[in-house]
Amino acid sequence: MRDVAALSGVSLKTVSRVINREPGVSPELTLRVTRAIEQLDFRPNLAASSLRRIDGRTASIGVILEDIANPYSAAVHRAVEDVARGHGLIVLAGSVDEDPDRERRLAAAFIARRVEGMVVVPTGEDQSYLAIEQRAGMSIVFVDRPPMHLDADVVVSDDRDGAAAGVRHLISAGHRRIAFLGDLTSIRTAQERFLGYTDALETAGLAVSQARAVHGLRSSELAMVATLDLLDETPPPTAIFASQNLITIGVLRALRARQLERRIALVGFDDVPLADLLVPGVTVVAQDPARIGQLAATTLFGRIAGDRGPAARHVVATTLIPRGSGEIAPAEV
Amino acid sequence: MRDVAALSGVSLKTVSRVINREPGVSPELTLRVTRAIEQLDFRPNLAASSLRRIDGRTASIGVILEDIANPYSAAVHRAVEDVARGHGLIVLAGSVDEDPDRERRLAAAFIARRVEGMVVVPTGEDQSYLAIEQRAGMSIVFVDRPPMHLDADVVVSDDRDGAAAGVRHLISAGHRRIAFLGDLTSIRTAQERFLGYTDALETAGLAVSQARAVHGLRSSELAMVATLDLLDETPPPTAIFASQNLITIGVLRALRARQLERRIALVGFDDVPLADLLVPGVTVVAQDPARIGQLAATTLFGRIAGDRGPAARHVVATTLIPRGSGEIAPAEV
DNA sequence: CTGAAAGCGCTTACAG
DNA sequence: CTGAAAGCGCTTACAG
Repeated sequence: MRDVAALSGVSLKTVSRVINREPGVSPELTLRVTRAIEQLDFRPNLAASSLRRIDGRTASIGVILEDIANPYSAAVHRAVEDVARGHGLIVLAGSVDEDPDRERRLAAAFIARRVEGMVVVPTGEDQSYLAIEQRAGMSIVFVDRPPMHLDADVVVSDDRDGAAAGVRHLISAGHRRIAFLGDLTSIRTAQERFLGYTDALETAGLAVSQARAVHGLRSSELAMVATLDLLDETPPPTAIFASQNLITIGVLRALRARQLERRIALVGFDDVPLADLLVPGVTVVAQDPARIGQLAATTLFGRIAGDRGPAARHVVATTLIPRGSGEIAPAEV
Repeated sequence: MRDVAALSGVSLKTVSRVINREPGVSPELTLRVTRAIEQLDFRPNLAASSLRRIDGRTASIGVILEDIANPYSAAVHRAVEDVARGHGLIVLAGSVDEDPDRERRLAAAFIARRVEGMVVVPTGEDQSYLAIEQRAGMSIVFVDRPPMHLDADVVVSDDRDGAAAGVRHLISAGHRRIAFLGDLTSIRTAQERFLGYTDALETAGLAVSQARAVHGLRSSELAMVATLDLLDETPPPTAIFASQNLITIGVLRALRARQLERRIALVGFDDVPLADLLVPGVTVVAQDPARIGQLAATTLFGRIAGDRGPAARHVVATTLIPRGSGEIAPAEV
């Protein structure tokens, strides 16, 4: 900037005014400065600018996701990006892979860069470490799972009700032996969806589930193996509720391997790509990650803009999409 | 930092030494400083640090993608993130949506933040605007498509050869009327894949394709409509080569709508989720986006570390995966 | 082993 | 409409 000032024969302050489009610079000086900027290939340094600025704005936010490559995270990320772009901010993002340490390290990296806010899918059992930043004025919105030991905005799916609706759908098709396949019980959404499953069973008077629940299925491979085991039991379940994306895919592979995809009913939580093209189509309780991300970002920017209301909990509705697999009647035993 | 120095009764320089783990601070002072940091919830400001540092390191890189939410981009992004994390850097990312303006704006935003390097999927017809930064020492690696009017490292798939292999596969199954469905011809990969298609036809002596090529299909909906049109021609193609992800999905929907998925052969370029679970399975020429991202990031960090060799072009091989749809013999006319 | 002074590239708070 | 001085939070290049 000094070089630009020297070349155009004005003060630093005038260059600064031109760059920031502050009013009240004569057309002539503006032109001289603009030319010097061109000529010198001058690139403003945002770090220096925000360091000195009274509001310290860095025009960036951080997004902490489970895995930026999985479709749910990616859709949330994209929705956040779109809102951020509308506000002129850029997005830093990282994957945590269900490792609380990485959650903290990512948060620290973002904080060291003075992001104006964060969107976080929490992994650890304790987000109180963020209280300091929150008090210091950083806005944080949680997504998918509520924070623990911290009061903050959160945007979640109606996991429990959505899962209950999916299981009720199977019950109303006549099923009694409905297996549950779930992720680690340490994950809040997995807990909620399991509660929805038991809710539906109890309401239907099926208090004691006749089929097993299997937890801790971290991958579609594990889900496939667990499904094959379930199918070997006597009697096997007549229906399966898969409480997550990857698990649904594992179940599909297992059913296909046994050629049971037209005999055993399946409802999955969270939509699966090309689910409508499979035969039968896969019935799911679909989440709306784009809406979730958009709502989280909007809430975040509201906070950044100064909204000081009490922390809100936004619940985004899920939608049951019947496509065939969930409408299969119980096979005769 | 000033407060920490005051509270622990040492100079700024000593605090700086402790934070950066420079050797030669007495254990006693180290302890006092560490305690003061805890007590004051001190958070180092990386922007201030890199502003003053002689090397100006910001410990961040930028990634410019077509759309962070699409599976190809997301896989590249994730692979880059993993390499970056190994080096202790964080990643800024953004989507361009095939809009050259947004490519430039994103690049400018990253440059203003002084990223140490960028991984770019170029959209515009001219990347010479980055020459200035390159000369100023910023490392840039291109992915998926080579840069135009700029000399830089690039990591691409073997689009032309891969597409040719896919089309040869159809020819060897007996097909003569093979339609081509492609994206905008302004996209380099779309051009290359079309060249691969014509290569394969010519080599087989099918110089004049008996079936049409349709370009400019930006979405799976457009691809579906184009496929329905093709199927209405007399005679219709007996096989389809879909040169991209979303196009393949559109073709699948069209074939399903006409119940022709077992009669018309299909090979897609780039893999499709759950392709193995469809009936018939979808034969594809699979790319390896994780490998591409990893190679791009490794190349980038090599440059950042000081590698001054000539710009390299890395070609990542594609793999033909026969799953059923590509092995259908031509239907009797 | 420790610290005082200068300065990175900007904006602020003035003054004219 | 324009500019000189101070300072954001750090590290550098010294000196002791």
